[in-house]
Order: sequence, then structure tokens, then C-alpha cells
Amino acid sequence: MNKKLNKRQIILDEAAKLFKLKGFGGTSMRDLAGEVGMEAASMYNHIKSKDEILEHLCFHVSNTYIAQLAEVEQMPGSNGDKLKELLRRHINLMLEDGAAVSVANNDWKYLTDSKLLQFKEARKQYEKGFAALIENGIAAGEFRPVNASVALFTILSAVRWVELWYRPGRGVTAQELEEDIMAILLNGLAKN
Amino acid sequence: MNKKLNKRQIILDEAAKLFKLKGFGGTSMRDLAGEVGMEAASMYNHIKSKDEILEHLCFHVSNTYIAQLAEVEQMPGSNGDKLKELLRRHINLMLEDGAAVSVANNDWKYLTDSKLLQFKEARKQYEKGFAALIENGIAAGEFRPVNASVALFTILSAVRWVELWYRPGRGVTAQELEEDIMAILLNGLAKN
DNA sequence: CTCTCAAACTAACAAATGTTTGTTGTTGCT
DNA sequence: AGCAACAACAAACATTTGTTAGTTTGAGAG
Repeated sequence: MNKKLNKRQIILDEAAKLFKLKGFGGTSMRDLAGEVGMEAASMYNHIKSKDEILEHLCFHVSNTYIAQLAEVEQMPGSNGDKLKELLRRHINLMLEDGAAVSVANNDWKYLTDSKLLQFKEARKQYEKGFAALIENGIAAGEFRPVNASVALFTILSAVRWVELWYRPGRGVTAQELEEDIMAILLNGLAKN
Repeated sequence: MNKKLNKRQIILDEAAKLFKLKGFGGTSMRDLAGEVGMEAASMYNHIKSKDEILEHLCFHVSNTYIAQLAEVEQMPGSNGDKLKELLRRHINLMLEDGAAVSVANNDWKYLTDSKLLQFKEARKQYEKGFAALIENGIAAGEFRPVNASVALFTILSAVRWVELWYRPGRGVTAQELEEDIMAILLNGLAKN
């Protein structure tokens, strides 16, 4: 009974890796089946369609992000503290589930119709919550009075390279990574 | 005689827009032909293949970046000045040629064989030069002693949202944009 | 042993893909 | 007018695509 869920999970995991590597359009069901170790047709015993795979991966990520936002919003502390914690969790998901995050970042545009709308909406919700932290921080005098949207996208984009670049054991630990990124974004690169 | 170059340019420009919007794999030659205003087969009077289009777009961008690096390297001034100038030009190309930059950022992985290698090499060269500026700046005491690679990718990624987000007349001018981004990256978001 | 049922396979499908072929205007030069 | 080069077209191509149908396999339950 959980054998089925297991095989399904293997397919989803392998799909995330392949989509990250070769893109959604560049990955055929036969490619994926080869990686999983069965024929393409056999996978349809476990998944509904190629689109369903993409949807699962994208919404797994967006749901996690939104849940993290909700948690952080209800924490005590300054806006700076909250922003830092949200960013920390944001980076963490990339480190733990890099392939899925990569797919959600790059291949979401291949979602169809209502699912595409739904995903865009979810992303917008996350960005709105993120921006609110920045705006509140500016209003409270914690942050520089920059354009909040510019700051938001600068920060969110800044951390995107993590999923492209980071591999465990590359001389930089996850902690160092988080610290350096947050140091640059919050305190800047210039010494003064 | 320049009619041919003209049509070819139209195809390349339209391809950049479509690839940005729907991805390389998600754009068929018939889609593109429809946008250009001819049949798919007719385009082969102006271009060699779909791959050639992708190659042109990708290398146009990478060549420009590398040329800008070479120019800035030979300028006088501190490492901070050079970094600032290179970043300014980097952002500028995104503002002026956003679609092509988008393709080079997202669809380069569909390049084939030697072209793929070549592109990766070009990117590495650009990153190396960029990183050298940061390292020299740290050595000279101009910058915080962070990991140069982390700083490099944080900065390069941070500006990537520009091509995804920026549209002229969205309330933020190109100047404000550049200033705010550079302020955050160089001086940080936190007030102190 | 036999029945069952999920999960794998082979084979085939229709649709879409990038590209080639052969042909037909159309333009400009002599 | 006549030739040459170009640029558009329709039709077809071989392949690849995602997916379905029908069949076989194999393990567990009675």
C-alpha cells in the first residue's frame, strides 16, 4: 500500500532532478522512465500525467513558502528579526529541496490554465507578505528608506543562486552560506 | 541586401520575446513564424535552424558581458568604483536587451554540445573577472571580508529579477532602479 | 492450488515537432 | 524583355512526443 506511494515519490523526485537539469520541455517521459527504471507507460500506474508531476512539484514549493510566511508572521520580535528568520527558512528550503525549488522557479510557466493562475497567485501572496515586513521595517526606522519592491526582489533574487550553485561539501557550509548572504543583503558589501 | 538582415533580425528579436515568454522548448517554429508573419518553412531562408537562433541570442549576451568586463578592467579608479561601473553596465544591458538576457539566463541549457561548453566557459570567464574585483576590494580593505564567491553570486543573482520584473513606466525609473539596487548590495538594507 | 489485483510490459496511437523539397511569385539588373 | 537571385508558399518527411489499450507477470490471500 505504501509501496505505491513510494514508487510515486521516486518518480516525483527523479522528475525534479531531471527537470532541473534539462528543463520541463527538455525532459521526455521516456527519459524520466529510464531514470526511474521502468517503461514510460508503466509510470502511468503511479501518476496521472506529465503535467500532474509539474503541478505537484510547483505547489509543493509554493505551499511550503506560504506556510513558512504564516509561521514567521506570528512570531514575536522586530521586523528585522522576522525578515531574517523568513529569509533563513527560505534559503533552507533551497538547501533541502533544491531540485523542486529549481523547478518551481524555472518551469512554473509550463503550468496550464487554472493551475498557472493559481501558482502566480500563490507567489504574489508570498511576495506581498515578504514586502510587508520590509515596509514595516522602513516605517519603524529599522531599514533604509529604499523602494520596498526593489528591496523585495533584490533579496528574493539574490538567494536564487543557491539552488543553482550550492552543493554540500564545496568548502562552504550551509551556515556560512546563510550568514554571508544575510550579511551582504542586510549590511552591504562596502565596509562603511 | 539589408532587407535580408532586417528580416533575420526581426526573427531573432521575436524569438527572444517568445523564448522569454514560453521558453525555448515551449516555442515551436510555427509559433514563431506566426509572430513574424510568415510560414515556418519561410524562416529557413533567413536562419539556419532553431538551434542557431538560440546560439545567436546566448552568445550575443555573453559576448557583450565579456566586452564590458574588459572595458571596466582597464578603467582607472578603486575596486569599488570598477565594481560599481561593471554592475551599472550589467543592469543596463538587462534594461536595453531584456528578452535576450532572459534567454541567455534561462535557456542556455538547451545549447548543444560544443556550444554549450563554449557558453559555460564564457560565463565562467565573466564570473572570474567579476570575482577578482571583489577579492581585490577585500584585500584592499574596501569591502567586508566575506566569501568572494558568495558575494559574487549574491550580486549577480540579485540583479537578475530586473529582466523579469522591470517594465518602463512602472513608477520606477531606470536610474532609481540602479541606485536602489546598488545601495542595497553595497550598503545593505539595515540602517546601521 | 487458485483467484485477485496491482504493476510492469509491448505495441500502437494521434498529434506536434524541426526541417526539406519543389515550386511559385517578385524584385532588380542588364 | 529576360535573366538571376531572393523570399514566400504548400506539402510532405521522419522523429519524437504524451498517452492509451491490451496483455503478461508475480506476489499475497483464501
